[in-house]
Amino acid sequence: MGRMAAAEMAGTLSAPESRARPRSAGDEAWALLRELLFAERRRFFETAAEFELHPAQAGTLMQLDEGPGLPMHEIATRLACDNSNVTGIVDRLEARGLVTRRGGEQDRRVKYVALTASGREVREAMASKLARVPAAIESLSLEDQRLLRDVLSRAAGTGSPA
Amino acid sequence: MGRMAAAEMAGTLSAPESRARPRSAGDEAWALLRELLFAERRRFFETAAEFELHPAQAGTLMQLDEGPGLPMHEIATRLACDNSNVTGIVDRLEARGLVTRRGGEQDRRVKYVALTASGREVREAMASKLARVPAAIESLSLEDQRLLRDVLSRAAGTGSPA
DNA sequence: TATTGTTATACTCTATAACTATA
DNA sequence: TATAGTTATAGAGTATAACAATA
Repeated sequence: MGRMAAAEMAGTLSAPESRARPRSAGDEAWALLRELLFAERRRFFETAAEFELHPAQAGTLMQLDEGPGLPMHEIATRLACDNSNVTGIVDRLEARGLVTRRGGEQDRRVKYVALTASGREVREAMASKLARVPAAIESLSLEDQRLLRDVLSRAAGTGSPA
Repeated sequence: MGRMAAAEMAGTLSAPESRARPRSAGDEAWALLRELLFAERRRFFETAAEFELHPAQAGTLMQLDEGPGLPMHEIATRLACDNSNVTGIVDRLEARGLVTRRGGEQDRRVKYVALTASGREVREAMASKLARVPAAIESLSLEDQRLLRDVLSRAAGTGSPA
């Protein structure tokens, strides 16, 4: 597998001893959520690797929707990295024929990055894989799915999800 | 912030258009889960950055529990990367005085990586930050927390979480 | 023969700083 | 002056391949 690695996985690993302690319902719920989280991260990186894309490249591609494209600095903002990184990432995507740079018409400092036909294909193939709800959730009864959604809605509403 | 970046964030970003479609309860639940996931990833990388650790270094440190230490190849397995990467990661942790290498006594090919006193301090400080249940979940009623735990338990049991 | 860890190599990502062009 | 993007530089992670030591 091309690009699965320590840095990507690290954030999803729980500390060994945290598995042994007695827990509240919230703790247990969170531990279970982290398992889902782990599986999902893994799925993203494996999917990116299937298309021979570095995670940063795959993430960029996923941000590029139909339309006139995204300014370089907008990509940098969404990926939470410096403008200068985007230059390199887009360079490599462009070299593979997946995206194009197009100069802005109004503000000529801006360059818009847009998908090529080939890029659109790759993006859609990735998206359709990633859009799938994990089997663990899909296999729940409809009632449980609703329950889960409602509880999480309340969590998102009251707490600070960000 | 030292090390928050495209590759790390990419896997947690949802595709733009996926937000607009009509959804089943399972889809909505999954979308909400991804928000929590996003926040948690962010927390991990920010915490690592606070201690001036690269995510891979922080992840390694978190795997090192008390005791005789972990063989290099065991770390590689847990981090899902090649042995040769661990050499470099441990080199840098060792240079900062956070871990030590110790030759195996039985099998002399193996080297055991263990925390120093300093490494233990850093690890505990990180662990105590990361162990906290996200505010979004903690703010739920006890009943909701139990509900969440129970539904997720069923999900983990029936579906394939990995 | 197989495994453990290292070294060598090449590529990607990342941040910072300096630069150009534009606003 | 400020912003968008590039280039230059340095450092870290990553995979592959080749290697020495050990099993």
